[in-house]
Amino acid sequence: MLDLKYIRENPEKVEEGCKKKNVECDISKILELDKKKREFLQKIEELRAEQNKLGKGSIEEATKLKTEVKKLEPQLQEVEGELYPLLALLPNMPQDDVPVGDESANVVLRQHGKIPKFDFEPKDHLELGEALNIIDVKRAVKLSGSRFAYIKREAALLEFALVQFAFKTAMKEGFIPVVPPVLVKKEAMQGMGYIDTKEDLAERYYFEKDKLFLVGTAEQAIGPLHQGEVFEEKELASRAIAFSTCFREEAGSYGKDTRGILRVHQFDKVEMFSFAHPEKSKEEHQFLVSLQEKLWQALEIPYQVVQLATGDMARPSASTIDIEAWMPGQNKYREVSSASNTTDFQARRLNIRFKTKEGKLEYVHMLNATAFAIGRTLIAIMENYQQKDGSIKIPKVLKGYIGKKEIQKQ
RNA sequence: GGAGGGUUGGCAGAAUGGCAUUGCGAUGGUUUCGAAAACCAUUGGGAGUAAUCCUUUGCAGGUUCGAAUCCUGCACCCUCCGCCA
Repeated sequence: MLDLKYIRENPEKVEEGCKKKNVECDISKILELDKKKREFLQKIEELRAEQNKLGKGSIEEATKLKTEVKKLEPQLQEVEGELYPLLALLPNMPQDDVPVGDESANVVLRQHGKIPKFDFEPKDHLELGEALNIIDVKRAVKLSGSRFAYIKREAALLEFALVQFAFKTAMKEGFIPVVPPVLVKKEAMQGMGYIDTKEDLAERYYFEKDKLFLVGTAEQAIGPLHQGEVFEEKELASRAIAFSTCFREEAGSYGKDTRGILRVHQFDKVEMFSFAHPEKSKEEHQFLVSLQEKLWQALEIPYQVVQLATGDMARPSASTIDIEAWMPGQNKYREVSSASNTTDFQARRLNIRFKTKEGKLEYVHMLNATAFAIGRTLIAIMENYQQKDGSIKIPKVLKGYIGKKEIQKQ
């Protein structure tokens, strides 16, 4: 959520920000409702002040004031009822250095690693995985339907190797290891800004009976961790590394990336999260990206770092940087990680603040960054490390966790 | 799933229809060579340059001139029973 005061004082900037993010908004309507709201509030507060001054003696006078307040209150509520849904739809403002435009305006910041040359036709992960019997989509369909998969044998071992390696790397930097709940209440989802539109809701799994959502990423379970709390300034940045299964409806993606495990309803992910000082959140963002790069460099897989354009970012984000790994099976870079700075957008709704040296309360900045999205990382490993005979070498850094150098046909 | 008890500031804990009492802790100050102790002040949130005003007893409603207190719904916590990896 944006700060109403900021909207009031910078309406053109907010309008411009919405335009950049390709979100429709009616700022003048919001300002009008805000003005009305403050008028009603002021009147009501004046009446209450009078009422508070009256003692036990003038019950008759108090009754009069009370009836007036009772008349105004529903009007205030009505205005607020109109205002807040509009406010919730406003996206976070993109930072100034974010390129403007849709996906095509994304900027490749840098590339790392050499694209591998094969002296044979490289296969894609599904072909490799089925031949080696480590990915089984067909049987998963019988069990659960489309967009599910069994991850088996060495692929399953690789998953836990990746999890451990990511945790180890982040913990060296002081991240707190966490396994969060994956079912969360509506309030938490709302606080993170992920169920404000119909499209948002269509993307979430929801249990009507229990009024609980399945998380689409650990971010949604870690952000609300400190809901309503106040950090000491010296506690920032507070960082966590979390493992969770992620659930996505993938509504509206029919026919897109249907092959294999690139886009599935359920996958596991290791996620980094920071509660940062507002003055240092840009630095923190870069720090998180540097850790992501460290992880991909350790896997020795070529990748590029992409600054997303304004129109390609999620609503809560002020700046998003993706890591795209080279996928020989598709002969292109594909998104494997994402790092976003949501500034105070989520913190305002979740009421997560810190106390400054002067004793003032300010909202923290919240950032999230993928360590490993396991499914897509498996794809990248399989496709980049494939051999002519269909076997797959295991990245050096993971060998110790698995006790093998390669995956061969059973 | 069943039965009962509970939720007041960072913590403890009073107030049972009329300005939310007090203690501990914390922070700042006085004192001190320095510290402890002692003493003074501050210590829920919001708006405002400020005086000041509003708000706050888990959340949302209701009754009332007035609700922490009475009523309704919800959430959460505890105890016991049942079930259970």
